[in-house]
Amino acid sequence: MPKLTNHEEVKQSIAEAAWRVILQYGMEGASVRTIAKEADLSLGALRYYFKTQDELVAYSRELVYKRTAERMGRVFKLDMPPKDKIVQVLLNLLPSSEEKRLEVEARLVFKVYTRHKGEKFDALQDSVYLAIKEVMSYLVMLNLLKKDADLHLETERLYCLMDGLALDAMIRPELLEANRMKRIIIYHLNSSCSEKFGNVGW
Amino acid sequence: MPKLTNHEEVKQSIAEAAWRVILQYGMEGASVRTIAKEADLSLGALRYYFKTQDELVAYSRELVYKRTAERMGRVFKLDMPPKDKIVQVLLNLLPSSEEKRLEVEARLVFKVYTRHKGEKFDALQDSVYLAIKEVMSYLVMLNLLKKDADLHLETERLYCLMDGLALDAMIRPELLEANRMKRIIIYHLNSSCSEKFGNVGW
DNA sequence: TTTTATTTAATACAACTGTATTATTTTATT
DNA sequence: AATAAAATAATACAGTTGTATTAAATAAAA
Repeated sequence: MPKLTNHEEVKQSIAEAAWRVILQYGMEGASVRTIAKEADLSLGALRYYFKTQDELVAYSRELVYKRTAERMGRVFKLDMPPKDKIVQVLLNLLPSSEEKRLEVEARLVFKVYTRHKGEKFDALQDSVYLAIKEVMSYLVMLNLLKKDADLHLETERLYCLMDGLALDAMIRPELLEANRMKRIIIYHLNSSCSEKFGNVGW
Repeated sequence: MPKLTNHEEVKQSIAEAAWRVILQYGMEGASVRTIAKEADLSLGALRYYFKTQDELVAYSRELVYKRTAERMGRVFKLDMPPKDKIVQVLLNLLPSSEEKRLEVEARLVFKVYTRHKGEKFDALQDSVYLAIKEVMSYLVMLNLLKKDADLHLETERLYCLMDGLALDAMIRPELLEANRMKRIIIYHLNSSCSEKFGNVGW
């Protein structure tokens, strides 16, 4: 009898509006009214989908991680040469296209937000960390890693490097555009591996 | 005739109080009242030193960069073996001691804040970037870099790695404590250089 | 001690915040 | 067309925000 709207769909579009607001004004500018306006909804309508602001922020945060995990799953499933795939996985963790920018930057802001909320960050539940671990396992499997490489240190190093790349891409997008990020990633892989990655196609 | 207080000193202590508030509650919790309370000052007193909140935040941000630059200057001047000094410079860019934590984390939060303010980040005026460039020049001078190393890519990579290390140390301090950070740094230097850094003393 | 510029405290105000309540509109079913 | 559940809009309220204004307190110099 009622009007019909897919709740999950509306909630996601609200969450995406929240990302945009957060990226433009920071957490301090992410009021429910601003988000409602960005989502083209009235305050009451927004409140119908999210009882409290905390609930909205929590959902918005979860959605980023979920989207990242989905993206990783998709890229891992692609049918391409191993080395190309590895580069693709890593590039997909960065704002290497305008479409990815929102997702990657929101992920970073929420990560910092964790600190201020006093929550502890569980890397083992972080889709980025899991993806990096998969990449490293893949390198081991393919016997690409240098013989004297320390798997654990390489994993931590790559994880941190990816975070740093994402952060710097966010702060100075003009300097760290797609090609530059790709070059750094390939350079890094080459320094860790015994085989050259070269300028893998895509 | 008046009461005497060193203006700059008071302003710095207010700025430091702002850091603490920002790290605990995020930018969204950094109200002038909260900062005044943290600084043990009345609202009027705080306003006497900073006419507006923007002014306070700007000063607080500048102070972080100034402190970092001073710290870098100090470490570079230390009299120690070249390799040890390089490790020390890098470690000083990370929360490798409780005393540095506040400064490093505030620096990171302000860096992200730059994005939300829509300001453009000038790496050439970033004391961290300058320090990294100095480190790299030093490595070249000492002829420590591997022959096939790309100086520019190595610089960007190290810069991003340091940011990523700082970020992760902030989010999961239990995993990235001093020793771990040092091991990663040395591991990275070893992978870029033809001579081993080993476990340099400090 | 008196004076006087500096420093601090107290209070006020309008704008914005999150949340709650209520009324209205919408639309698939009967 | 009538109905009723779902969705939206409008308004209200108390608390917090940044800023401004005013009065009070402080302490070095006269």
